[in-house]
Amino acid sequence: MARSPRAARKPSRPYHHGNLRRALLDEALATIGSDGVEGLTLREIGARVGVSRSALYRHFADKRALLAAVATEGFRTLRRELVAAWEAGGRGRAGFDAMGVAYVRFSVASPAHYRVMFGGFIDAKAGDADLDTEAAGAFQALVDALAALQRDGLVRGDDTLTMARFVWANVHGVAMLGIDGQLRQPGDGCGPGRAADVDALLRYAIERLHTGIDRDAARRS
Amino acid sequence: MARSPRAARKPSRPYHHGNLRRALLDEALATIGSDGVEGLTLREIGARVGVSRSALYRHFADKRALLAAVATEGFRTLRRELVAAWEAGGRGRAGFDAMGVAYVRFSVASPAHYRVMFGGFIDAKAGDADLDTEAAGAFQALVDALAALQRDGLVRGDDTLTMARFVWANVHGVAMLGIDGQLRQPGDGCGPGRAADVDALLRYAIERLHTGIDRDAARRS
DNA sequence: ACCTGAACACCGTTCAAGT
DNA sequence: ACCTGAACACCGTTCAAGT
Repeated sequence: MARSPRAARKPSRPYHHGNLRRALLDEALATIGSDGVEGLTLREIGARVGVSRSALYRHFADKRALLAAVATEGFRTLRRELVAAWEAGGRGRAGFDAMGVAYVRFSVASPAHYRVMFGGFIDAKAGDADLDTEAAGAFQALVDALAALQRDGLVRGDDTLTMARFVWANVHGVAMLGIDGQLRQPGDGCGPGRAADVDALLRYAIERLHTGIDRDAARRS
Repeated sequence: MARSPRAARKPSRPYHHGNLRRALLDEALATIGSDGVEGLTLREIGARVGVSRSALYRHFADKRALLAAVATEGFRTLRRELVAAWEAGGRGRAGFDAMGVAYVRFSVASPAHYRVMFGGFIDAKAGDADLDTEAAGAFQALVDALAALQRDGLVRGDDTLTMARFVWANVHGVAMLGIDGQLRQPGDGCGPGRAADVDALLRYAIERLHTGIDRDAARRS
């Protein structure tokens, strides 16, 4: 975790906290995980870290900047897990499918974190450089995998970027429906859809992503 | 923007508003459309309608109940547009594809409204009866269309519910990526993805939804 | 340079009281 | 039954002042 590039410059203790930015970010992540985005208040983050409520503004421009940092971390984690799944799966079709599983697994394991990344809390206009970089990096992992499948003749030779977006829309759609409780069955009771429902849909989605929904007799091309 | 259909009820100020619930809901819809969900405050809704800030609580339990009502209206509109597209398209494959276009069109035309419906602002635990009914109704339009295609032998005979969820995840994913600005090209400047980007992805998605991404040589079944 | 404490302008929600 | 006005407990953010 300690990948701080220039944190070695920090003397032992400025005053209260060694690395307040990191501590605030960790606390925000924990709060979002337990209470959701709606439950996150800057005042409580500060209080939990043991610092004044205005100390945060020395490290983040405002609440949205903190959320953008949270989203950035999410994309970094997501990219790592996608690449890990791709490689562990042998960088072929099995690896590609494993990326889909890893993607949905991430969203189901951290729904609130996932929502910060995609829920429109940070507007695109803000143009956070780190966020854009990490988001693009996570997407690139998918593009790279798809390009490899194309090289091996396993998938169509369509425009890789458009194709990757389609695949992304697929897993993103499954993830959103899953964490939004839209997959609940009549007998499920309350709460979000059971993991079993999401898994079943995901398995089916991966199959159909490859072969489509048409009957073979009805195929056009 | 003055799209008030029957808002002839705005004159002086009688103590009892004609239909305050409807007026508050319309004002909330308009505010969400122009300022987004984040910009919606109960106080301003009341002020705009010309009523005390606590009058709202006679018609909605709290802010979330108001948002649930907004979402309910969204699902009702969505269902109408889906069914209209299906019927205008001839209740066949063309009509099915038209439903996908109508779905994404709705989300792009009213991104904030769409986000209220799917952004996790109203938790599933609340169990709003009207909301559940309308959401199920919109989904049922898709299930019905898919069942018709199955009867005509145009699509696979897989479990209709699972299949419908897969299709829903597809259009939902395209819609979310589109309104979230994730489809921006390097040259697009700021703001959400251009409608052209969303359209291009949607057209591709509908094609691949039918036939899948695998090369024919690589098909399994 | 980093943090505190008090202040400001907001917000959702409640409740006794008016009509 | 429907609505008002004042009040309460919050919140994000700012800023002079401390260290």
